[in-house]
Amino acid sequence: MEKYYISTAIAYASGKPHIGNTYEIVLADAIARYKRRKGFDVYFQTGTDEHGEKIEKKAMEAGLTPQEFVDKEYQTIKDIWDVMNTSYDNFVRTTDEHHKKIVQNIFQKLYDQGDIYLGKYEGLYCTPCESFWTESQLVDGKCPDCHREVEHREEEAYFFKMSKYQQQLREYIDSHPDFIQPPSRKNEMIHNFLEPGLQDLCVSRTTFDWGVKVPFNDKHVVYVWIDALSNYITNIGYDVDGGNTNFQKWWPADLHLIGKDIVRFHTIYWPILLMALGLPLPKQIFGHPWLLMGNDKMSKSKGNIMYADDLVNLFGVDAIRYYVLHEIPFANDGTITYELIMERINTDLVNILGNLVNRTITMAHKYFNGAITNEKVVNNAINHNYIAAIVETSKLLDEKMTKLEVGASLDVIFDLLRKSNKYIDETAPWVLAKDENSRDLLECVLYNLLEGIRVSAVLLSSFLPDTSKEILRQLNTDDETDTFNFEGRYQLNEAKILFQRLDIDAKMKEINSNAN
RNA sequence: CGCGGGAUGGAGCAGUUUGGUAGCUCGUCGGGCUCAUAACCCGAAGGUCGAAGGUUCAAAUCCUUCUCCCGCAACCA
Repeated sequence: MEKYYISTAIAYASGKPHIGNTYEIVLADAIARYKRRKGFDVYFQTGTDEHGEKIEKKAMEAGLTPQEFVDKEYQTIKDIWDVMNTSYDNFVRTTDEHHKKIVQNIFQKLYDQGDIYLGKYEGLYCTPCESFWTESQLVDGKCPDCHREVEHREEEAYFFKMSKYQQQLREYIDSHPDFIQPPSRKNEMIHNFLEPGLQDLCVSRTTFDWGVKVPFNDKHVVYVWIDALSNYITNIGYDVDGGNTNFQKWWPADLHLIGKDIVRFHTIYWPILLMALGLPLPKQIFGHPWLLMGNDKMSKSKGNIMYADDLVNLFGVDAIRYYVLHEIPFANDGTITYELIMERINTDLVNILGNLVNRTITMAHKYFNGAITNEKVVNNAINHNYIAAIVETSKLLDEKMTKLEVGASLDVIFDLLRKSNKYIDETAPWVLAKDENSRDLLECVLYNLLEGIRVSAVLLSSFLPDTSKEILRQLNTDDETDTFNFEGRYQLNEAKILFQRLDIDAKMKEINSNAN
């Protein structure tokens, strides 16, 4: 069986992730479930990044040790991932002893082979803000945060020799056009970093303590790059001796799914680190766009944050999964508001999907007591075209999913649902039911419809797992093939409403009163 | 002149590679149907395809200039 290793970035354990942060795990989950359905042996990894100065500080403010703090934050993040019904195989933490040990081994190896050296980190430092700034970040030559004077400061630090591998990386990117997605991100990396030439990367810090100690110099803590990025290999059995058979099986990863803000770290630093370790590079890195609240980036200071668990309480998990998976285009940022969520629920999930399932099952009960076979096949153009549309859908879906166009994949399924509604109108089963001579055609139409719905439900299982299961339960079938089954028969369960229509004005009032 | 992406009916997008009746979803209006969650189906209105100029028999699509928006600009998870 062909393997498929997909990862999300590990979430920084410094606070509760909002819906924009949560989008990534849902996207990864949809891809992972899809690959499983297609018969791949899937390994889906996510986790938390739990080291660093910010966490050390926040823990202190909360009166906790850093470990106590991240134990809490880890749980918060994991809970959100679970609320979203995501099917990760492994949730990793950078505070895990095994991970820390391998990070030290990696650091040691890179040092021993001369890729890491001790140097000085020089920069412009703002003492009150405790931050280094680059020349270009300054505003009128002053700290962009507090507008006070900055001073030149230097600090001992270990550096990684990026320049040594940049040619090799450039050649890899040029010869693997799909390595970085979407292509606009690739251009940014080449023009902004690779063409001007890479600077060496600072890979240790002495200004804080909460992290993996440099094995041969405990004044230093391994900085985020080597610590966090290496989670992709430390948790599947890598070690500097080459790693175990599990590692040999899964590496290289097939897809690293990340936010567009950390593309640089994953497409430049991470590949170079892997080259230095003599390891193959991941096959693909996709920097997904963001979810904007209206037109603004979500942030605490703007007070426009939506959390996944609140949204799930309001609308249900599959409605939220549907919204984020459908509304985010491939390369541009998406938008989320309560009104838009409810519009989407009413038009797509209630009207097109829910109503179709409901009306079809209801008719099957009314006219045949829920027992439908395909023994009375009637050949005509309408039936032929509808069956052809059902057969074609999974192929169209595959084309979109191969290109990681998840939103468009959902459109493919909903096109079939729309065609199904249209098919009902064209065949008018309620008219056929009035004429005893049309009984064969009526049963054939209903059978075709049930197959259209069943195939849709099977295809939806990657995106809306609960809804998919509920539809198959109502159909009372365990047939999970994704094409038209000419041999099937149905003994249906009772129809049950899948998605309740929302009164947008009333719901908005409810949301606003809860907020106050 | 830092690099790149984008601007298409009220909203969100496709179409631009390989010039040739401008398409989809939502919304609006009208009609049909009654199995269904006032759902479903059909039809209509609405766009000088950011601006100006150029190439061409023909440009949303190719070229030039300009305007506006967004991302990236190195140690920010």
